[in-house]
Parts: sequence; C-alpha cells; structure tokens
Amino acid sequence: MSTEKGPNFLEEIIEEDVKNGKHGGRVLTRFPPEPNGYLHIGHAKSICVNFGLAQQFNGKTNLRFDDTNPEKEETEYVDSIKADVKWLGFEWANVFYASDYFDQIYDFAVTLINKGLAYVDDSTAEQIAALKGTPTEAGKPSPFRDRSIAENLDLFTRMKNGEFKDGEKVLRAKIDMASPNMHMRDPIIYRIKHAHHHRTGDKWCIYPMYDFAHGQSDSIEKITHSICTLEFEVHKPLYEWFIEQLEIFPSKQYEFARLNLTYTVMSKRKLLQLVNEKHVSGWDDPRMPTISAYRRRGFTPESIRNFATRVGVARRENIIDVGFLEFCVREDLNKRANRVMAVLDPVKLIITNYPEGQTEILTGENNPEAEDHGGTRELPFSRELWIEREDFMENAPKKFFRLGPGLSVRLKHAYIIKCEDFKKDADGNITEIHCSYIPESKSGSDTSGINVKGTIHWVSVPHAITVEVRLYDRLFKVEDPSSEEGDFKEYINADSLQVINNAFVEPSLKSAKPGDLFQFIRKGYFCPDTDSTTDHLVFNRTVTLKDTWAKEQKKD
RNA sequence: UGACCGAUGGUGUAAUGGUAACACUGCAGAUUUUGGUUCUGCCUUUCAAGGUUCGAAUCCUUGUCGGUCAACCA
Repeated sequence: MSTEKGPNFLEEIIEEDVKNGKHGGRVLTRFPPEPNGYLHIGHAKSICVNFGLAQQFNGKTNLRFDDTNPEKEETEYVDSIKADVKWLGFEWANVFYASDYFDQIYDFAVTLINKGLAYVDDSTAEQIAALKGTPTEAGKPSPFRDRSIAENLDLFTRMKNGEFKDGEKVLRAKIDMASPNMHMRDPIIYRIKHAHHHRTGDKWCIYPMYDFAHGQSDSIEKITHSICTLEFEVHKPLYEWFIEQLEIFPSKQYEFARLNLTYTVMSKRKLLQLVNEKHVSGWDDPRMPTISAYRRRGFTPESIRNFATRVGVARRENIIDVGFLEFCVREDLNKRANRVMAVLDPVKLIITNYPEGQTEILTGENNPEAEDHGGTRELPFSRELWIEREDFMENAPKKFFRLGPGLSVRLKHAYIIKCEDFKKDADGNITEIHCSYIPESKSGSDTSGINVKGTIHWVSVPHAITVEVRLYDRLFKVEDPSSEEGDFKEYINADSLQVINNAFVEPSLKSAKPGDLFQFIRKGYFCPDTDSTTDHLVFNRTVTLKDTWAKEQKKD
C-alpha cells in the first residue's frame, strides 16, 4: 500500500479547476494579513497552504496587506510580516496593499449606489445594532434605507470630502434585513475615520470595511483561489454578492480550519495582552507561538514548514499536540545541529591520577548524524572537570548508568573513569567527586577491554566558558487555556522560564552567534540568543532531547 | 429557539461505494561512546439509530455533540 497521502480538499478543488481549464489553468493565491501584529504559527500554516498550493500548481502568490483600519495598523508590522514570510522560505509574486485599491473600491461603492444597492445611513452604531435583529429574529429596515440615489451619491461624496464627523454616517449595502445570515442584513461597507493611515496618510477619511475590501482586492488582483480560515465562511455569500453585483473578476473563497496548538493561545488579542501586560518580554519572547519567537528560539524554517505540511488541511476544528511541533524540530535539528558539551548544573570532578597542570587536546566528532559527521573539533581535557550534578548519585539504584561510589562511566570523547570518593558539605550537598582514569581507555584508541554502560558529558574547568542559559517550558499549564473557565491568564505557567546564570560550555563555543544551531549532548538543542554579546553568551533551549530516562524515573 | 459548517484511535490526517491506513504519542525489545539517533514489534479508530446497496467511514433520513455568525475589527 502506498504511503502517499491522498490530496487534501483544496488540492482536489484546484486540480479539478486546472483540469477544466478554469482561468486558463492559472492559479493565483494570496496571503492577506492585516499589519496589526506579529505573525504566529497559525499564520505560518496559512502561508504554507497558500504559497504551497500555488507552487504545486505552477501558480503564484501575492502578499497583500489588508490595511483598511488605519487605527490599528503600522509599518513596523508590515516589515516584520515580510521578514517572517521570507524567513519561512517563500517568495511572493507581488506585495500589494488593500490601500492601493482605495480609489477603485470607492468607485465600486459609487457603482453600487447607482444601482440602488447601497445607501447612506445616519443612524448611530447602537441604532443600527438594534435594527439588525438577532440570529433567530429578522432585522428591520433603517429609516434611511430608501433614500434616493441622488441623495446617496451626494451624501457619500460629502462623507469622502470630510464634511462629517466619525460615526455620523455610514454607507451600507442594501441587501436583505431578514436574511438568516447576519452578514447579509445591509452590512456597513464604508465608515468615517479621520485617522492617519500608515500608507495613504490623510488622503482618506472614509475607509472600506473588510467585506468591501477583501473580495474586491482579490478580484482586482484576479486571485483564482482565495483561501482563508473557517470563521470567514459566513462572509462568503456577501463576498459573492458583491462580485456579482459589481460584475468583477470572480475570485472564489475557500475555507479551512485554523491551526490550534496545545499549551498556548493563538489569538492576536490574547498574544497582545501577554506582551502588554509583560507576561513575556515581547512578541519574540521564545515562549510565544509567533514566527519571530520560534526563529529566536532556534526553530528552523524547514521544521515549521514540515510541521505545517504534516498537520494537513481540513475543515474540522483541531488542536495539535505541541509535542508534534517539537518532534518536527528535533527531527530537523538532529541532522544539522553540531554536538557540543555544556554543563548546566555543575559539580566538580577531580581525576586523582591525572597529572596536575597537564592539558591534552582530544578530538570530538561534531555530528554523527550528518553526512560527513560534521567534521571534528578540539576538546581540551585536564585533571579538573565540570560534570552534571544529576550524573552522580551517592546511593545509585541498579539501573543508574552514571557515577556513584565504585561506578564507572566513559567521559564522552575521553577516558573511562571510576569513582573512588566524594566530598559533601555540611548540608549534604556533593561538592567534589574523586575519580581515577584508565589511560588505555582513550576514545578512539581504547585497548582497555573495559565496557561501561554510561557515557557522560563534561567540560574542563580551566577551559570552560561561563554562559547564561535560558530554559523554556510551555507558557500555559493547561492544554487549551482558551476553553478553561475564567481568564486565560490564570493558567499561565509561572515556571515557563528558568534562567541559569553560570553554566559552563566547551571553549569551541567562544565564537557562537545567533543563527548557529547546537545540540548540547544529552541536554537538548540550544542556540545563541540575540541578547548575546562577545563577553556574555546567552543560549536558548530550543527543545529538550527525548528523555526516556526521565520518564522512567517519573514512574517510580 | 435560527442559519451555515463539522464529527475516523490519545492527537492529527488518509481511504472519493469494495481489506480502515500513515504520522505523532504511548508500551515492549534490539542497536548505540548522547538513557539521543536508528531499527523491530505492539496497543488503540469510523458519534448514534434507521434506510439504500451484493457491499457504507463514504450515499439518504433523523437524532446527538461540537464550531461559527448579532464589531462603524480583520
């Protein structure tokens, strides 16, 4: 049986359209973010869907900024969105802005008025809401619904000319106040906003609503497949109504279920709250589900693209286990991250039979998983080493393959050692571990004939570099914070960030810089943070290694 | 007490009227100078009831459950 998955429903639709020669077989999609925040992993999926589908069918994709609400939008966001899309590895055919089309959209509105299909309403927001009815109750017509075309034309022109204050008038499409679809009950299509727009400046004081800008922009660009998330499904009849009445290019809208991830929140509003209320350090705090945060945390674009592809596209609600994202990043990093040694919780180990003051240079393979094993690096070794505190137990259980009185382990890339003694302070904390080493057991030229179960990592005390390490855990304590009782912020995980100020890493890391990817052997994948300076390196833990030992211990 | 959409293992996604499969997770084992990786095996699935059919996850009916919709947001 084939391991290939069948096509998803969007691929089926497009394949059918191409086969039937619709639009001459042309495929043009678009990714249409509003520049009012940073992109998150849900957008990454949407980007992969839109750009990916176009690539599959020899089509193209536009990046279009849906900038019809000047009060919320900023150039800063435009720049970050472009950077994120590029980082993910996609190239847009064109960058457009809904604001590029304000003149055309204005003309569309005039066309509608001339056809008797739009009117200026002087009602307040409250009055309009009151007459709108409810999902189970029909709405009632506005007293301004039957204004003459001439009057509407005059009023709309004056709206445009700035003769009215914000909220004083709106332009509404004249459709059906009794429609079971609330969006068809004479939707507002233009509102007055005397606001500065990040691109059009003060040229306009009226701005089209989403429903009168998005589909129109699609149509102007001759988008063939306008793909969005499920919550826009109820807008579709309106989308089509405008295209029909305006007799413009028939773009078609298709919807898929948005991505949800466990242990995080995905709405821009909630993410903004986390930033504003300082629960995180910013949009790119490595605990955030934003693309910029994942980048900073050491995720690769390949792993995110792979993730987006593998979760699939469908129309049912879903919540993906964040463990699956972690699997995707580990899978990629396993092949490309160089292995290095870092001790995060150090305790001193002294090799009693190793000459004082002696240093020897050992060779370490960089990545056993890479094609050429990633080359090698030099590792200084000496009498005093830092090892992980958890790699020693005074009373070791039988399956503990590490150090303890009388136990032997191999020091990675170095020698086999045997624990002879240890020292404790008054509180019972281990302060020093004394071992002897076996000179014939040197890695690569071992003639000792001794086999040990465990291998541990280490850093030579005189050669160690002191660094800061930031360990991240899930931002929330519950799988789906949004579906819990009360405020989602009550479920924030207080221990989502653990900072280690005095970790030791091997000297080869001296010139590490943001963008480099490492595996700290036995500890996880790490990358230099953008806060790093030449004197002070800061590492982010991208993701832990799979840890079956920790799991085993939890069981007991 | 509306309209629309959806329902396949723990989580996702396939199977397009013809043997319910793939990945992740979980469990067991092998390999391993990372308790990593790799490899092997195992567990677990069609919301319910009717109907159509030689045959239904798929089509029809009804029900149940879930989602979306009442911003001058997108």
